[in-house]
Amino acid sequence: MTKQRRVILDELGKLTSHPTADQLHHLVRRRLPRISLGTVYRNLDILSQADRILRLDGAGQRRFDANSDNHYHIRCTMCGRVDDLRMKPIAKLEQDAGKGGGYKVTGHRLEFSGVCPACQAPSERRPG
Amino acid sequence: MTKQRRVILDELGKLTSHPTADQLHHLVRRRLPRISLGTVYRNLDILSQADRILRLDGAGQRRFDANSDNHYHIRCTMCGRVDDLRMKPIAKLEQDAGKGGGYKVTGHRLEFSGVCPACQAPSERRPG
DNA sequence: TTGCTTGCAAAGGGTTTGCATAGGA
DNA sequence: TCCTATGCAAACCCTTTGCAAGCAA
Repeated sequence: MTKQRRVILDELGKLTSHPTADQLHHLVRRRLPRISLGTVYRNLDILSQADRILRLDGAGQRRFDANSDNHYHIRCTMCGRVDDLRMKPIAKLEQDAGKGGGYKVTGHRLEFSGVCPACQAPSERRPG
Repeated sequence: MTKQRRVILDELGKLTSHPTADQLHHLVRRRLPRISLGTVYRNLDILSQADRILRLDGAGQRRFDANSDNHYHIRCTMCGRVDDLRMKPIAKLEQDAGKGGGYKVTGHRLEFSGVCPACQAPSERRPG
Protein backbone atom coordinates (compact mmCIF):
# COMPACT_ATOMS: atom_id res chain seq x y z
CA MET A 1 0.00 0.00 0.00
CA THR A 2 1.93 2.96 -1.29
CA LYS A 3 1.35 6.60 -0.51
CA GLN A 4 -0.12 7.02 -3.97
CA ARG A 5 -2.62 4.24 -3.52
CA ARG A 6 -3.65 5.56 -0.13
CA VAL A 7 -4.30 9.06 -1.43
CA ILE A 8 -6.22 7.79 -4.47
CA LEU A 9 -8.47 5.73 -2.24
CA ASP A 10 -8.92 8.61 0.15
CA GLU A 11 -9.83 11.16 -2.49
CA LEU A 12 -12.17 8.77 -4.23
CA GLY A 13 -13.89 8.15 -0.91
CA LYS A 14 -14.69 11.82 -0.51
CA LEU A 15 -16.76 11.92 -3.67
CA THR A 16 -20.25 10.74 -4.48
CA SER A 17 -20.00 11.69 -8.14
CA HIS A 18 -17.90 8.74 -9.30
CA PRO A 19 -15.09 10.49 -11.12
CA THR A 20 -13.21 9.40 -14.20
CA ALA A 21 -9.56 8.45 -13.83
CA ASP A 22 -8.59 11.82 -15.19
CA GLN A 23 -10.76 13.77 -12.77
CA LEU A 24 -9.36 11.78 -9.88
CA HIS A 25 -5.86 12.36 -11.16
CA HIS A 26 -6.38 16.11 -10.94
CA LEU A 27 -7.67 15.86 -7.38
CA VAL A 28 -4.89 13.59 -6.22
CA ARG A 29 -2.34 15.88 -7.79
CA ARG A 30 -3.16 18.57 -5.27
CA ARG A 31 -1.62 16.31 -2.67
CA LEU A 32 0.92 14.44 -4.79
CA PRO A 33 1.92 16.81 -7.58
CA ARG A 34 4.18 14.34 -9.36
CA ILE A 35 1.74 11.43 -9.59
CA SER A 36 1.10 10.26 -13.13
CA LEU A 37 -2.16 9.33 -14.80
CA GLY A 38 -0.74 5.88 -15.47
CA THR A 39 -0.26 5.31 -11.76
CA VAL A 40 -3.82 6.37 -11.10
CA TYR A 41 -5.08 3.87 -13.65
CA ARG A 42 -2.88 1.11 -12.30
CA ASN A 43 -4.02 1.63 -8.74
CA LEU A 44 -7.67 1.91 -9.63
CA ASP A 45 -7.26 -1.38 -11.41
CA ILE A 46 -5.61 -3.06 -8.47
CA LEU A 47 -8.18 -1.69 -6.04
CA SER A 48 -11.10 -2.83 -8.12
CA GLN A 49 -9.68 -6.31 -8.53
CA ALA A 50 -9.33 -6.44 -4.78
CA ASP A 51 -12.97 -5.36 -4.49
CA ARG A 52 -12.03 -2.23 -2.61
CA ILE A 53 -13.71 -0.06 -5.22
CA LEU A 54 -16.06 -0.46 -8.17
CA ARG A 55 -15.32 0.09 -11.84
CA LEU A 56 -18.27 1.51 -13.76
CA ASP A 57 -17.89 0.66 -17.43
CA GLY A 58 -20.84 2.44 -18.93
CA ALA A 59 -21.22 4.50 -22.04
CA GLY A 60 -18.32 6.84 -22.56
CA GLN A 61 -15.49 7.13 -20.07
CA ARG A 62 -14.89 4.66 -17.28
CA ARG A 63 -15.81 5.84 -13.80
CA PHE A 64 -14.95 4.69 -10.30
CA ASP A 65 -16.89 4.23 -7.10
CA ALA A 66 -15.39 4.03 -3.62
CA ASN A 67 -18.37 1.94 -2.52
CA SER A 68 -17.82 -1.63 -3.65
CA ASP A 69 -21.08 -2.95 -2.19
CA ASN A 70 -23.77 -4.07 -4.58
CA HIS A 71 -25.82 -1.05 -5.55
CA TYR A 72 -27.33 0.70 -8.51
CA HIS A 73 -26.46 3.95 -10.23
CA ILE A 74 -28.09 6.79 -12.06
CA ARG A 75 -26.39 8.77 -14.77
CA CYS A 76 -27.24 12.34 -15.70
CA THR A 77 -27.91 12.61 -19.42
CA MET A 78 -26.99 16.30 -19.37
CA CYS A 79 -23.64 16.40 -17.59
CA GLY A 80 -22.60 12.75 -17.31
CA ARG A 81 -22.52 12.78 -13.53
CA VAL A 82 -23.15 9.38 -11.91
CA ASP A 83 -24.68 8.95 -8.45
CA ASP A 84 -25.50 6.07 -6.18
CA LEU A 85 -29.06 4.98 -5.56
CA ARG A 86 -30.29 3.73 -2.21
CA MET A 87 -32.48 1.13 -3.89
CA LYS A 88 -31.93 -2.40 -2.72
CA PRO A 89 -30.54 -4.75 -5.42
CA ILE A 90 -33.21 -7.08 -6.77
CA ALA A 91 -31.75 -10.56 -7.00
CA LYS A 92 -35.03 -11.95 -8.29
CA LEU A 93 -34.43 -10.29 -11.64
CA GLU A 94 -31.85 -12.93 -12.42
CA GLN A 95 -34.35 -15.73 -12.04
CA ASP A 96 -36.57 -14.16 -14.67
CA ALA A 97 -33.63 -13.65 -16.97
CA GLY A 98 -32.64 -17.30 -16.71
CA LYS A 99 -35.83 -18.55 -18.31
CA GLY A 100 -35.35 -19.16 -21.97
CA GLY A 101 -32.02 -18.32 -23.49
CA GLY A 102 -29.97 -21.19 -22.11
CA TYR A 103 -27.54 -18.90 -20.35
CA LYS A 104 -26.34 -19.55 -16.84
CA VAL A 105 -27.05 -16.18 -15.23
CA THR A 106 -24.45 -14.94 -12.78
CA GLY A 107 -25.19 -11.27 -12.24
CA HIS A 108 -26.86 -8.12 -13.43
CA ARG A 109 -26.21 -4.45 -13.82
CA LEU A 110 -28.98 -1.89 -13.58
CA GLU A 111 -28.32 1.71 -14.42
CA PHE A 112 -30.84 4.48 -14.58
CA SER A 113 -30.63 7.63 -16.61
CA GLY A 114 -32.14 10.96 -15.78
CA VAL A 115 -31.41 14.59 -15.03
CA CYS A 116 -29.50 15.49 -11.90
CA PRO A 117 -30.61 18.27 -9.55
CA ALA A 118 -28.00 20.71 -10.81
CA CYS A 119 -29.04 20.25 -14.42
CA GLN A 120 -32.73 20.57 -13.55
CA ALA A 121 -32.11 23.89 -11.84
CA PRO A 122 -33.27 27.05 -13.57
CA SER A 123 -30.57 28.65 -15.64
CA GLU A 124 -30.30 31.65 -13.31
CA ARG A 125 -26.60 31.53 -12.93
CA ARG A 126 -25.77 31.11 -16.58
CA PRO A 127 -24.33 34.34 -17.92
CA GLY A 128 -26.34 35.82 -20.71
CA MET B 1 -30.76 5.29 -47.96
CA THR B 2 -27.64 4.20 -49.78
CA LYS B 3 -26.69 0.72 -50.83
CA GLN B 4 -24.16 0.62 -47.99
CA ARG B 5 -26.72 1.55 -45.38
CA ARG B 6 -29.17 -1.01 -46.69
CA VAL B 7 -26.64 -3.83 -46.56
CA ILE B 8 -25.46 -2.87 -43.09
CA LEU B 9 -29.01 -2.94 -41.82
CA ASP B 10 -29.71 -6.20 -43.57
CA GLU B 11 -26.65 -8.00 -42.26
CA LEU B 12 -27.20 -6.72 -38.76
CA GLY B 13 -30.77 -7.99 -38.92
CA LYS B 14 -29.61 -11.51 -39.63
CA LEU B 15 -27.72 -11.76 -36.36
CA THR B 16 -28.82 -12.30 -32.81
CA SER B 17 -25.33 -11.93 -31.39
CA HIS B 18 -25.10 -8.13 -31.55
CA PRO B 19 -21.83 -7.65 -33.40
CA THR B 20 -19.24 -4.95 -32.96
CA ALA B 21 -18.73 -2.45 -35.78
CA ASP B 22 -15.67 -4.35 -36.86
CA GLN B 23 -17.42 -7.71 -37.01
CA LEU B 24 -20.23 -6.19 -39.00
CA HIS B 25 -17.72 -4.57 -41.31
CA HIS B 26 -16.28 -7.96 -42.14
CA LEU B 27 -19.70 -9.38 -42.89
CA VAL B 28 -20.79 -6.46 -45.01
CA ARG B 29 -17.56 -6.64 -46.95
CA ARG B 30 -18.58 -9.96 -48.40
CA ARG B 31 -21.25 -8.08 -50.29
CA LEU B 32 -19.58 -4.68 -50.66
CA PRO B 33 -15.85 -5.36 -50.76
CA ARG B 34 -14.83 -1.70 -50.87
CA ILE B 35 -16.87 -0.46 -47.92
CA SER B 36 -14.78 1.16 -45.22
CA LEU B 37 -15.00 0.79 -41.47
CA GLY B 38 -15.65 4.51 -41.20
CA THR B 39 -18.75 4.18 -43.33
CA VAL B 40 -19.98 1.35 -41.15
CA TYR B 41 -19.54 3.49 -38.05
CA ARG B 42 -21.21 6.48 -39.66
CA ASN B 43 -24.22 4.49 -40.76
CA LEU B 44 -24.62 2.69 -37.48
CA ASP B 45 -24.60 6.08 -35.86
CA ILE B 46 -27.24 7.46 -38.18
CA LEU B 47 -29.41 4.38 -37.82
CA SER B 48 -29.28 4.43 -34.05
CA GLN B 49 -30.12 8.13 -33.91
CA ALA B 50 -33.12 7.35 -36.10
CA ASP B 51 -34.08 4.55 -33.67
CA ARG B 52 -33.78 1.94 -36.35
CA ILE B 53 -31.18 0.04 -34.35
CA LEU B 54 -29.80 0.02 -30.81
CA ARG B 55 -26.33 0.97 -29.66
CA LEU B 56 -25.08 -1.12 -26.75
CA ASP B 57 -22.42 0.83 -24.90
CA GLY B 58 -21.37 -1.62 -22.28
CA ALA B 59 -17.99 -2.60 -20.96
CA GLY B 60 -15.46 -2.94 -23.71
CA GLN B 61 -16.36 -2.57 -27.34
CA ARG B 62 -19.60 -1.06 -28.54
CA ARG B 63 -22.14 -3.45 -30.00
CA PHE B 64 -25.23 -3.05 -32.15
CA ASP B 65 -28.69 -4.54 -32.15
CA ALA B 66 -31.08 -4.60 -35.09
CA ASN B 67 -33.99 -4.68 -32.67
CA SER B 68 -34.62 -1.16 -31.41
CA ASP B 69 -37.57 -2.09 -29.20
CA ASN B 70 -37.14 -1.86 -25.48
CA HIS B 71 -35.60 -5.09 -24.24
CA TYR B 72 -32.87 -6.42 -22.02
CA HIS B 73 -29.62 -8.18 -22.80
CA ILE B 74 -27.33 -10.78 -21.40
CA ARG B 75 -23.59 -10.82 -21.95
CA CYS B 76 -21.43 -13.91 -21.83
CA THR B 77 -18.54 -13.38 -19.45
CA MET B 78 -16.46 -15.98 -21.29
CA CYS B 79 -16.71 -14.96 -24.94
CA GLY B 80 -18.34 -11.52 -24.85
CA ARG B 81 -21.35 -12.56 -26.88
CA VAL B 82 -24.52 -10.54 -26.20
CA ASP B 83 -28.02 -11.92 -26.65
CA ASP B 84 -31.54 -10.59 -26.30
CA LEU B 85 -33.78 -11.63 -23.44
CA ARG B 86 -37.50 -12.16 -23.81
CA MET B 87 -38.16 -10.60 -20.41
CA LYS B 88 -40.62 -7.77 -20.41
CA PRO B 89 -39.12 -4.39 -19.44
CA ILE B 90 -40.06 -3.39 -15.91
CA ALA B 91 -41.09 0.26 -15.95
CA LYS B 92 -41.83 0.19 -12.25
CA LEU B 93 -38.12 0.11 -11.48
CA GLU B 94 -37.88 3.74 -12.41
CA GLN B 95 -40.40 4.73 -9.78
CA ASP B 96 -38.28 3.14 -7.09
CA ALA B 97 -35.18 4.81 -8.43
CA GLY B 98 -36.82 8.22 -8.32
CA LYS B 99 -37.25 8.18 -4.56
CA GLY B 100 -34.45 10.00 -2.90
CA GLY B 101 -31.66 11.38 -5.03
CA GLY B 102 -33.46 14.33 -6.58
CA TYR B 103 -32.94 13.06 -10.10
CA LYS B 104 -35.68 13.15 -12.67
CA VAL B 105 -35.58 9.56 -13.91
CA THR B 106 -36.07 9.07 -17.63
CA GLY B 107 -34.96 5.53 -18.35
CA HIS B 108 -33.05 2.47 -17.31
CA ARG B 109 -30.73 -0.12 -18.70
CA LEU B 110 -30.62 -3.64 -17.36
CA GLU B 111 -27.96 -6.03 -18.51
CA PHE B 112 -27.36 -9.50 -17.20
CA SER B 113 -24.12 -11.40 -17.21
CA GLY B 114 -23.70 -15.13 -17.44
CA VAL B 115 -22.30 -17.97 -19.48
CA CYS B 116 -23.75 -18.67 -22.89
CA PRO B 117 -24.71 -22.17 -24.04
CA ALA B 118 -21.62 -22.56 -26.21
CA CYS B 119 -19.27 -21.65 -23.37
CA GLN B 120 -21.08 -23.96 -20.97
CA ALA B 121 -20.66 -26.87 -23.35
CA PRO B 122 -18.19 -29.59 -22.45
CA SER B 123 -14.81 -29.03 -24.00
CA GLU B 124 -15.09 -32.08 -26.25
CA ARG B 125 -14.16 -30.34 -29.40
CA ARG B 126 -11.14 -28.55 -28.07
CA PRO B 127 -8.04 -30.22 -29.49
CA GLY B 128 -5.74 -31.61 -26.81
C1' DT C 1 18.41 -6.10 -0.13
C1' DT C 2 14.52 -7.51 -3.19
C1' DG C 3 10.55 -7.09 -5.55
C1' DC C 4 6.78 -4.38 -6.33
C1' DT C 5 5.58 0.50 -7.68
C1' DT C 6 6.47 4.80 -9.73
C1' DG C 7 7.02 8.47 -13.48
C1' DC C 8 7.51 9.09 -17.99
C1' DA C 9 6.56 8.50 -22.55
C1' DA C 10 5.33 5.73 -26.18
C1' DA C 11 2.20 2.27 -27.94
C1' DG C 12 -2.40 0.47 -28.50
C1' DG C 13 -7.26 -0.09 -29.82
C1' DG C 14 -11.57 1.63 -30.89
C1' DT C 15 -13.97 5.55 -32.75
C1' DT C 16 -14.23 9.95 -35.12
C1' DT C 17 -13.10 13.27 -38.62
C1' DG C 18 -11.30 15.98 -42.95
C1' DC C 19 -11.22 15.87 -47.57
C1' DA C 20 -11.62 15.00 -52.40
C1' DT C 21 -14.54 12.02 -55.13
C1' DA C 22 -18.62 9.35 -56.31
C1' DG C 23 -23.37 8.68 -56.49
C1' DG C 24 -28.45 9.20 -55.33
C1' DA C 25 -32.67 12.29 -55.45
C1' DT D 1 -27.73 19.34 -61.08
C1' DC D 2 -26.84 19.63 -56.04
C1' DC D 3 -25.99 17.75 -51.87
C1' DT D 4 -25.11 14.03 -49.16
C1' DA D 5 -22.47 9.75 -48.51
C1' DT D 6 -18.30 7.33 -49.52
C1' DG D 7 -13.37 5.63 -49.18
C1' DC D 8 -9.20 6.56 -47.35
C1' DA D 9 -6.16 7.88 -43.98
C1' DA D 10 -4.95 10.63 -40.37
C1' DA D 11 -6.39 12.33 -35.97
C1' DC D 12 -8.31 11.57 -31.48
C1' DC D 13 -9.20 9.93 -26.94
C1' DC D 14 -8.84 6.92 -23.31
C1' DT D 15 -6.28 3.24 -21.49
C1' DT D 16 -2.37 0.15 -21.26
C1' DT D 17 2.44 -0.97 -21.29
C1' DG D 18 7.83 -0.99 -21.21
C1' DC D 19 11.47 0.60 -18.83
C1' DA D 20 14.83 2.51 -15.69
C1' DA D 21 14.77 4.46 -11.21
C1' DG D 22 12.63 4.69 -6.46
C1' DC D 23 10.55 3.03 -2.44
C1' DA D 24 8.32 -0.16 1.01
C1' DA D 25 8.93 -4.27 3.67
